[in-house]
Amino acid sequence: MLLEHVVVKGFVVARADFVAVDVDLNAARAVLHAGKRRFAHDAFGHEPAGYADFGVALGVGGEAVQNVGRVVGHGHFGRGVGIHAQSAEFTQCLASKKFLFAELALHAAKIRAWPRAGAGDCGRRIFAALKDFTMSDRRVRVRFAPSPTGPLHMGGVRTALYNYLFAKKLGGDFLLRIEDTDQTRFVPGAEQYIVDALAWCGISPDEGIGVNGQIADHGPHAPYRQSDRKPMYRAYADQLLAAGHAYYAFDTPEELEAIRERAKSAGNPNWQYNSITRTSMKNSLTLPEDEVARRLAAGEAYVVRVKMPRNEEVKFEDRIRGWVSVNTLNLDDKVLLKGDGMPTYHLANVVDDRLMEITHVIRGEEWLPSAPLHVLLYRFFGWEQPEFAHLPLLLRPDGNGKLSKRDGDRLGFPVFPLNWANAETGETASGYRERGFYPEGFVNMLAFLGWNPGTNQEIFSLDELVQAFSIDKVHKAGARFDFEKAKWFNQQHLRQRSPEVLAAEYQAGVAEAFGAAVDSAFATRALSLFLDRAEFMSDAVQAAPYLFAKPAEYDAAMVEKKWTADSASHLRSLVRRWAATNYTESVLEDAFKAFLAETGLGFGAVGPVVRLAIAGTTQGPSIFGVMELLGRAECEARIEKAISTLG
RNA sequence: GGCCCGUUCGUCUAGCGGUUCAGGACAUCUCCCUUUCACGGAGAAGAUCACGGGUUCGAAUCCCGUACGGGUCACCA
Repeated sequence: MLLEHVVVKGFVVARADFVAVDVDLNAARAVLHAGKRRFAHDAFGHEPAGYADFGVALGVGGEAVQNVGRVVGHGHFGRGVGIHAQSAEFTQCLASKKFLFAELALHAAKIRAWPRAGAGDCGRRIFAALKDFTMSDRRVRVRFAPSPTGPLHMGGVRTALYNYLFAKKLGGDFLLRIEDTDQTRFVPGAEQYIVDALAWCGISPDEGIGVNGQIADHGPHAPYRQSDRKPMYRAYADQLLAAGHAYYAFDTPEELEAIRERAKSAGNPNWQYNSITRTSMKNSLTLPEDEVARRLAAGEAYVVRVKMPRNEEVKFEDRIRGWVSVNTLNLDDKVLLKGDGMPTYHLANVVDDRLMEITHVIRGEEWLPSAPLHVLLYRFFGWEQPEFAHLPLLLRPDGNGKLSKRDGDRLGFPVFPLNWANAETGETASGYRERGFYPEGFVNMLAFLGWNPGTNQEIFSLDELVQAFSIDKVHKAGARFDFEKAKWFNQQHLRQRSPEVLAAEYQAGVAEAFGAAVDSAFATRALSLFLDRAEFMSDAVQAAPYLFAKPAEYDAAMVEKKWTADSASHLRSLVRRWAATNYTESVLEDAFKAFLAETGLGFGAVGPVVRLAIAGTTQGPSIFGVMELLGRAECEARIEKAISTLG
């Protein structure tokens, strides 16, 4: 996959013993100036080996290659990649084992391919591609790990969707894990809601909770609910404790709050339990050993905190954002194990991802600030870290900020996939499903909030999304949601449905809305009239209550405008004329036109009157089509009623 | 406030150093079709690529700074 990808992109295949890529811009410039612009790459070696026609020089010697021995393989491999890098990214990548592995894999294929190595970004893409390759012998496993604190909102669904698409695209597994380590925030029904919402969307977990839409553990790593995994975490906290990467802290929540309060009034709005302040707190770092032992033995409450290194740069490569770097000076000694023996998200998430063999952590951007802590935890445990991808946020259409659960229906559109009845307030937050959205439309719309296939195609089924999806095409910036476009997506999916399915949906809709039973032939005919003006099936149903009952009233404004003293006689003439014909759309219309021709009346003088009589309104599809649907007897009765009502 | 992330038409976005004084979609407007309303078709308008420097023969694209926006700073996730 990698090789194909690389070649397709117009990358150059080399067969030199060494591939030397030099990001020295002066060298690149020389090539460019020599007029080799067609594939002008600023990749360069010191002994051009016949590829200069393509503006790429590959060498078997020189400084760049010496770098190979020094930086990459220490000469062990005989072949390697030399990158004379100006950017820290390159060196960083080179230093990683993953990269070496990738290079060896490429050797095995006897092909080495390089894109133009521009400074920075391009290099990042090479390595992203290489990583896919190195990971290829390992099954991709991703997870969606919501906390059951209420209904899942659309941002959460999108995160689940991207995880799912990523996994399915690469033939991997998608797991659903419930992160309920905060027992105080437990909301009844939330877990069921999450499972139902994903099931409705067609995002089916391969493992974990919610497989086949069932709330049950399913898979080799059960249980998948963190509260059920509680006993497992202790040992990992102990491991960190033993290694000196964590410590016991006995400060009570009240004491901590008091300190924060004091700090705030002293002008420090953000007191942190960190490498500096921990020295004056009550913990196993400051207290004498015997006292710590005594407190523990006495069953005194404590938490386990991570011992954050003092001044260290933590770097990791985010699949969407590139290299992210944070100094531990800015990180605090986060609680790992809480007073109730439950792990915090940070510990649980890292341990579970490891245990469940998660290869890629794809989650919302709100987790970016704590990602360095997670990276550090992997390091402390001595585990290989998964790849990270932090998704851009979904922004509210009004004002600023991320779309949140609290936004409810305030914004004029649903923020939840399904209706949610709040047990406490008794209020119901509306969902896309109940609003009339198809899961296909909803999912399609969600997929395009922050991602784009790079083509002009916008309408995708879930399976097509899987095929087209690439995490590298996920946009970096937050996406403001637009309900108008969401409706358009649904409309497109509405039109893609088969006539049979639509007819069945129409029948169901009519039964629900009007208590009327219609056969599928009627439904098909009605749909041919009303589907064009619908974004949702409910539009098609609601557009024509008059198909199921005589108009209760007539549009007053239009009556005023169109109904004249002659209207009744015109209608009677038409009824007589139609009495002799078949009651089908085209015949009715032809007869109507003949009537106009004979009387010299304009369409505008009689047409609206017919509409009024039949439908009570002057808007809608061909009135003759509606009449055909209604049938002769019904239409004649309606016309009579209109005449007697309106005169 | 500290730290981190981001910034292309009103909105979602394409764009990965040169065929782009920036392409598509939604929304808006106009015309055609339809003597209704839609659908459909054609077209218009809409972005000095946040701003300022720099690198380069050449920058929306690379680098730096500024501004603005967002996220995050709990024994929440």
